[in-house]
Amino acid sequence: MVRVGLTRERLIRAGAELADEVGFDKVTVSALARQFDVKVASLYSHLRNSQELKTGIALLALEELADRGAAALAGRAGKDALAAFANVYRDYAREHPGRYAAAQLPLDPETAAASAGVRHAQMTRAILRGYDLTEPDQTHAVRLLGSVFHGYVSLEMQGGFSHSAPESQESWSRILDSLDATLRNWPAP
Amino acid sequence: MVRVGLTRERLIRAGAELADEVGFDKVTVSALARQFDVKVASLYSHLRNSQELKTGIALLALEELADRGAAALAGRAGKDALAAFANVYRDYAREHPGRYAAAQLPLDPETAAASAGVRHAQMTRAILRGYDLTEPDQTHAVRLLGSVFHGYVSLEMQGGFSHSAPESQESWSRILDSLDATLRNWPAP
DNA sequence: TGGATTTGCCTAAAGATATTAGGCAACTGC
DNA sequence: GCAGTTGCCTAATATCTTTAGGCAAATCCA
Repeated sequence: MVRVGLTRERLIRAGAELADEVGFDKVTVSALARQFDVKVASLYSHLRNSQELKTGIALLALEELADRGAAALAGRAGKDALAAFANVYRDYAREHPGRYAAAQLPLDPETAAASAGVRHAQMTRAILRGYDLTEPDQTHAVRLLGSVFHGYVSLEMQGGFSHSAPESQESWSRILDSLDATLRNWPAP
Repeated sequence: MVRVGLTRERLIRAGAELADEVGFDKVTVSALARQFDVKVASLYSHLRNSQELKTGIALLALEELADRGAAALAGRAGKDALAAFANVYRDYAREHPGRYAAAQLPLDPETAAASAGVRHAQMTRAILRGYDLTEPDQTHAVRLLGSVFHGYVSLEMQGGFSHSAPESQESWSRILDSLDATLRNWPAP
């Protein structure tokens, strides 16, 4: 009986890779056990249940996304920052579709509050420092940006914009242009 | 052995109701069989497999959403139409969270092309007739609106905007204002 | 170094879901 | 009222989740 060296950490990391390969919904405890050539029950020493695996992958994805976002924002401001940050989301979703899907997993409030989701909100606010918005408009704008980024990326991932002209990349650029214009010229109530 | 009168139609309708009650992801063939007090295998005369059930609920939701959208657009134009249409999405998601979740189910291309999703795109284009956009900007704008509506509603459904000021309703109104302004003043490339 | 303890993976088992095959009873049509 | 069709059933298999309890390998420590 050779010990493989299972770890909560390794399992979640392998789960994330599996998600990118076969889709987040196909990530199961059984599939993961197969990857490690180990019996299913063995994973339950490291994971409370399958929910913990899924949540773990979601939290990992949120961290990675936040790290990339922070790197993209460094040294940038204004529209430059806006576009760089937006591209982080889009690129991450394309590179890691399974992880991105995992990041959409609804988390219970405590888990969410302790997650990197908080950093996402802070970074979005940081971008808005390049524009002239004060509360509560800044919050409205945070919500707008979050909606557009998430909405566009998820529609694009589902193939919503493929096979029809113009290219999705073109729309993406023009939408970022329009968001920049909107933020520079945020309408009064 | 009393016959309950199962039908593909009835099953999908019951599945949609079940989705709104317990969540789309909890809608299973087994759960549905329980609802009708019938053995699981009996459903397989009416449904090819569980995928068909889920797809059926998705298509039903898309139809209902398109019908509501059409009703909302009748007799309206410009910002009025924009807001009415947007509210259809948001209200539908709140009234029928399970169905709304179902409407996000990725469909294979042929199914999607035959679905009410096509009407959604047409209606969005109809709204844009109230603004001065020509191709390809109109397509970019269609994609922007789709992203914002879907993005906002799904973030709101996941509780993203609750428990933090200002109220989500306020952000929603201001975002619709900003979209209207953006469309009236769409920036050149 | 060797024994005690902890820890990791295993076997076994039960419960839930999805799906298929084949059977009998209840409707339908005439 | 009979023949044929249809609808729901029993039975069986496969997969996934989860728990309980066991043995062996790693680790600790004298």
